[in-house]
Amino acid sequence: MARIKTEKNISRKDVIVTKAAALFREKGFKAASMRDLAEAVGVEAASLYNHIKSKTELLHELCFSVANRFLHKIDEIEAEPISSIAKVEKLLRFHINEMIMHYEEVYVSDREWKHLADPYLSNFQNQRRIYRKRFAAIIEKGIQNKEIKKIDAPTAVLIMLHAISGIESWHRSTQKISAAELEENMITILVGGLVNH
Amino acid sequence: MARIKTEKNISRKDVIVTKAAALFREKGFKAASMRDLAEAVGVEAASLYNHIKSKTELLHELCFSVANRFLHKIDEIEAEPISSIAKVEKLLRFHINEMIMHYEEVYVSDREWKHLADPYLSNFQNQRRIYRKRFAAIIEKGIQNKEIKKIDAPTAVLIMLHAISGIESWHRSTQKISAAELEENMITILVGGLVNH
DNA sequence: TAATATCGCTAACGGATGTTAGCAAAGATA
DNA sequence: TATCTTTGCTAACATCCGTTAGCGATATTA
Repeated sequence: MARIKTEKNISRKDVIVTKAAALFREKGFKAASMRDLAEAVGVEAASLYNHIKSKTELLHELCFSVANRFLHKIDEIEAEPISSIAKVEKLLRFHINEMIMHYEEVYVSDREWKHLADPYLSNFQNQRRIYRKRFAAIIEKGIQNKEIKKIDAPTAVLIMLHAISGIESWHRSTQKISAAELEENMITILVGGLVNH
Repeated sequence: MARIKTEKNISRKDVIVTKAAALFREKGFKAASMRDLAEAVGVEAASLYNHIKSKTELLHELCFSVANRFLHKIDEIEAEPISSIAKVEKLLRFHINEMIMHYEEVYVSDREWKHLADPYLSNFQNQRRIYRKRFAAIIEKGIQNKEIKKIDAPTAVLIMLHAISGIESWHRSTQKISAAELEENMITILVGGLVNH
């Protein structure tokens, strides 16, 4: 009988969620089957249900844990006594690092949230909308300060967030530049596109 | 008996492909069923097979028609006697307009190509890789000319392409700025992030 | 109008899917 | 060791999926 291996402070459920992130990233939520997931975990499909309620629950966990991390970060950054452009840069660096280090979860949260079911779906969409508005507000402030070019702030947010999701391609590419170089390049281009010269 | 309505020069297959693009965009390729598609077309699922060979064929058509449009455009732009930064701008404007006007096809091609089956899959990935390299080469040339900042060209390409895919959010947003404004904002930020001041 | 090709329908297929029931093995606790 | 809880297994379910066969209806052509 093959047991799910756990280490200290990592529940069997956590193991499943982590493997699910990798699988959902690779195949997409719909195309990834519970039998696929079971195989990745090293167990039969039915056994998964001793630890989780449903396939969608896995998606909930992934989407909301990622969303919460970003919400906490923007809370923190908004409160700091620094320039708007510095706030934007800090937020971007956080996004970049999250995408570099927790790539699978972040990617899944970004691409597969459509498959959430209500009420989680509306909830997630709301959080997302609010987050983007707060991000846009920081940029708007920077425009008023003349730190940032006169641009449409929501469009800028949209560009920043989607640009960062391109790190997915970096992960899959064979000849990667280092993570640090990637971060600096992205900041150079994105912040460089915003600042008022 | 409900027939698929066609207009002049539009085959029934074209009608199906177009509806498929909308459906695949909305639900994702895997989650969109042939019965969904049939309903959107106004016909029974089995009837679709009088016009198409398979569900995947729909994806082929969408992915490759989009890819071909971009390849033709980059052919054209490479040959023009203009500065590197002007080439980048032209290419970006093309991407932006494609995403604005043929949003559903472009989006599907971008997000759902993973579900292609070999040999189409490898083929598509190759075309994509080559396209990005050609795009990167234009940027690289601009860096040598000192028109463009010293950045990692592949990373810049990645940012540009993904940033543009953010237009999807613009499409779904309720209070949109105009398409023309969107284009100018994106060019301002993205080209502004590249040019060497 | 008669002959032919096109198109849409119903019915059904084989297979994959998420999930449940019920039992057995293993670990934890006493 | 005896008891209880946790975990995994096999088997099976209902449902959905893409797709095919075969027939009748409709449009096209002569």
